[in-house]
Amino acid sequence: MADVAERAGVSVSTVSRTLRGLSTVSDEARERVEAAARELSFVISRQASSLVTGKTGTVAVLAPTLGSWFVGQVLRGLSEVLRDAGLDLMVYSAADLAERAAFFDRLPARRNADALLVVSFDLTEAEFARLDGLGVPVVYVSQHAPGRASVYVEDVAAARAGTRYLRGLGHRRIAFVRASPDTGFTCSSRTRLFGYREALAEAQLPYDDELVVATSRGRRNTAEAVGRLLCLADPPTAVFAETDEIAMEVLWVLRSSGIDVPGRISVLGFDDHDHAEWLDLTTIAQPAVDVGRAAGTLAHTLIDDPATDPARHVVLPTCLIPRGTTGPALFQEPDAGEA
Amino acid sequence: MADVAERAGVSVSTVSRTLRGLSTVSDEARERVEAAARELSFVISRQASSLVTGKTGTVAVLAPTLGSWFVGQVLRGLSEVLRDAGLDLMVYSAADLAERAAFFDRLPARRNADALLVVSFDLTEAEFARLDGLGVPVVYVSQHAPGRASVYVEDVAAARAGTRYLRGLGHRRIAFVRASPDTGFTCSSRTRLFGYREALAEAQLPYDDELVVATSRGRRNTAEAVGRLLCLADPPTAVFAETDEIAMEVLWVLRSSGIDVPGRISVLGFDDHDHAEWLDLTTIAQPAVDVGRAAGTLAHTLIDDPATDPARHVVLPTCLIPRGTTGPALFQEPDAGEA
DNA sequence: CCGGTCGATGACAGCGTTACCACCGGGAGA
DNA sequence: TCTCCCGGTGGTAACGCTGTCATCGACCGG
Repeated sequence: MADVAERAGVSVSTVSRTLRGLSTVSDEARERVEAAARELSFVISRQASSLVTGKTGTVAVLAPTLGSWFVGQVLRGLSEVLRDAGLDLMVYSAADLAERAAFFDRLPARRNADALLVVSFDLTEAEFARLDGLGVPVVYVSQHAPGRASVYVEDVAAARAGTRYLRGLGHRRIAFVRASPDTGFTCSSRTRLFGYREALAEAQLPYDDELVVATSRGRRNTAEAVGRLLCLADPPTAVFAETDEIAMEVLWVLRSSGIDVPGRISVLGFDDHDHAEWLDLTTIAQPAVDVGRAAGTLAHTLIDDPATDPARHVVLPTCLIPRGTTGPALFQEPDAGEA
Repeated sequence: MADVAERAGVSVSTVSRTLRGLSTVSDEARERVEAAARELSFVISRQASSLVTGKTGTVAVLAPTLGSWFVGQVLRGLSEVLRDAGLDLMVYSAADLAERAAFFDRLPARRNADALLVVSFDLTEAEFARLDGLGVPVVYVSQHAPGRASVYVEDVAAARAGTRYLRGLGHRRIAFVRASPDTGFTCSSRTRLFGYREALAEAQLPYDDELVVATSRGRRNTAEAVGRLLCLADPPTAVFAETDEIAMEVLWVLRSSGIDVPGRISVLGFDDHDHAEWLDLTTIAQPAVDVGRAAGTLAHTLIDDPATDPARHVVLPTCLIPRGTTGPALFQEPDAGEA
């Protein structure tokens, strides 16, 4: 910076002021500084700035994995608004319990970010407490964290609506396929499962443990899960999957084993993944990119304006998109074959 | 840090040494320092460390978008190895030319990362020159950058092999659908298109401009692109898509307009996206997560060991996976209808 | 013509850490 | 016994920037 100052014939103070866009710099000095900075391709060191300002200019995000569609979309929205706000985006992932424990133990974001976004984690009270003591705003994304800043869709209501929709098509045996809990990606499992149960109760249908199965990424796991459903004494006529990615895998397993969808089994997803339309998958759409945008905006607000309500909530809408993988339930006498 | 030192009854030097894991600290002092640090939940400030060490402990990655499958997989592999190396991951994206220009103009990663990974950009000489002067190692991911560190698959050879495979099925009119150049995601477009042309030449088939169309994300664009192909006087009997995501969209457009795949048109993708198997899409698999891992490892090596060959290349294998969307070309008299 | 105000600028301390050097005691070798 | 060396430790000057304060003309109204 001293080099730039010398080249521009001003003091380092003026260089600093210019580069930060403060107004009290004459046009002439500003131009000379900018020219000098360009010639020397000088960029301010965030490290040094943050040392004195206490701001890092960085937002950290913790996600269960970086490969999933949902996280990708959230990151897209996030990076968009953060770039506009001049903030950098740092990502952490915790794909299993060990990594998750390591993150919360070390809390690497501690002094290295101005805010932390936690995406889709079903946190324990201890973990919440740990983050409460972090010293920077934490925004909970895709989950409702009572008393804390969060951005989410009404998972419970949406799942209730989805289940009602299936019920309305005449289905009485509705299975729920959730992501395996060991992924840490269990927040939406819990809420959506809850909505599913609510809708069952509402329709006076019994909740049957056997109809709720878990799967993790990979054909084998999903085939196993679907297999468990198919060999029940009273198998489901509809499957509600926690995410479209799971739904698509279920769809594939069903069809590749010759089961007609929606003729024999209806499949309902959640997300409105880009590919859902191609597969004609009925699903509950959620605006994933907007979730990212809203989370970024909220984080930015919390950083810049400490007077902001630290428990601000942003709720985004969902909507069911009926497509071709759901249809009326077969009329079927209990204990009688189909047809 | 002074607080920790006082509490542990040692000097800040000893605290610093302990927390960095240097060996010249007695066990007794080490324990006292660690206890004090824990009680005060003290974490070293990266900002301050980096100010003096010159290392930021951060690796930056620039990608065209964060939402695509390929980038997601690369980030997954990347974050895995970087976490093990104790490095943080900062992401930048440049979805259009304006953002791209802004990135190269400002070069925000300049002093704020120990290395930069550039994923799938087809850079101009000026942009290469700009990055060469960055002062930190740059790793080019998913592209072959001569004389510079890169991690990639043999796109040209793979595309040649894919085209040959289609040729071997009897196809003579083979279209190529590429990503729209305005996305900046054009590196693989160029190389794969090149391989496609090579294979055509090899088979003594003419290269026909009309058979090469571009699309960007979204049904409408792909429908347009496919439409252009279908209304040619001599339409293609096979389509080679630059990526599986494009291939799946093409597949969907074709099938939803009643065109039999592979009966009338074969479709070949590139990537082996998770969903390719479900759609029974023939594709050229590339190990995207491994690409990320290799890039992370290479970056780590370049940072830690300046003696490393700065032009080190890592080449990963691809392999064609024949599935159900490709089949023999229809025997078809020129200018005669099908049947 | 003068005091007051204001825009523009420079000097300088200090942010939290590490690298470097100095120091000190004790054991090994001469 | 006297060196020498070495593990262990403390003091302190940077690192590159920003916030604060002081300074200095220029301009304004009285």
